[in-house]
Amino acid sequence: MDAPVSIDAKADQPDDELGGLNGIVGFHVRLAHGAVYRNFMETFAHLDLTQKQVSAMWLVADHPGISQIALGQLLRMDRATTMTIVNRLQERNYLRRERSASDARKQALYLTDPGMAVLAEAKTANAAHEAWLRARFTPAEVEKLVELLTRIHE
Amino acid sequence: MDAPVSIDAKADQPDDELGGLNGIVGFHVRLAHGAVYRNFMETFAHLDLTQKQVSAMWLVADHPGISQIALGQLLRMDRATTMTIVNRLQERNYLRRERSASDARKQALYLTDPGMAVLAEAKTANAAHEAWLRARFTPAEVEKLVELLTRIHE
DNA sequence: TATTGTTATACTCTATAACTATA
DNA sequence: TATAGTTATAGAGTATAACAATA
Repeated sequence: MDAPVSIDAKADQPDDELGGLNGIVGFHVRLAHGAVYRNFMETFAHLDLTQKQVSAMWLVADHPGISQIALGQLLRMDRATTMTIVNRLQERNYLRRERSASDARKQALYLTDPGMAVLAEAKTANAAHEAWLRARFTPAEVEKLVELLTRIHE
Repeated sequence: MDAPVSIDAKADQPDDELGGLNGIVGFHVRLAHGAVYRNFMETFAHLDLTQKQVSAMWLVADHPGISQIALGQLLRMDRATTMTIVNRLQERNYLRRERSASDARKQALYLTDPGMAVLAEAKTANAAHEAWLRARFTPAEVEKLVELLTRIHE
């Protein structure tokens, strides 16, 4: 799985080699995201689902009839980006659009039965992914990490 | 700048609306990364540089003659991905390739003079970006955050 | 006028596969 | 055989701009 980096022992602690970049918080956020992304993709390969797709289905399940614009706001996506996510899920019949009765400008989003079944599988896969991620932290550290990350994105 | 999320006060604290997703560490990593990404892009718009491009130039400057494979390993990219980054920088004359004298399979990478000049500007822009990011933390919190993130990506 | 959705378009990142050159 | 680079190809996320329908 892991690519061999080099021959000497320093390879396992490349901090020294990163130089000034190592002091940049944003750099570590990006590397951590990349690591999480890769493990997610491995864990979800059998379902062929991305983080965004799972997050979107999860939220639609929790908020049946949510509009595209509201879904996008929760996941910090603009309208066009939200379209691509929803389109892909609709093409696979995991999600359907309905015109909102109260406001005809809006699309009300609902999971289909296959969508709900896949989401259940996705939640199981996500538990394994989360376990991989949390394995390196104590519960208190997890809480602290989430609190710090929330300050960045909220 | 900020998109209005909704009318009521809950909009500023969407944690409640995220439901079960809010307890997922990986979800917060992704949202934080997105927020960092967007601020980076705003801050670097005048230079037309991405995080990956800046990181690559920074590392080449710190390691003149580094091979593509080694650069990719430091930034956690495979060979093909590294190619696209290096190609783009080379097309803009920020970076040049040379065959390694010691191992003809390898390309030795060097910044050009324009590349060094742009990197200096990029470091200035990055200082502003980092200030934006660090503004919400104490120095001790920054240290803790970096330590926790490092455990994810190392 | 403002909001929501849609379409078209474009760019970056990421990765796999197959190929060449070199060790 | 293994490593480094290259090329072709593809999918996903992100965003801007312009447009239509509705409020």
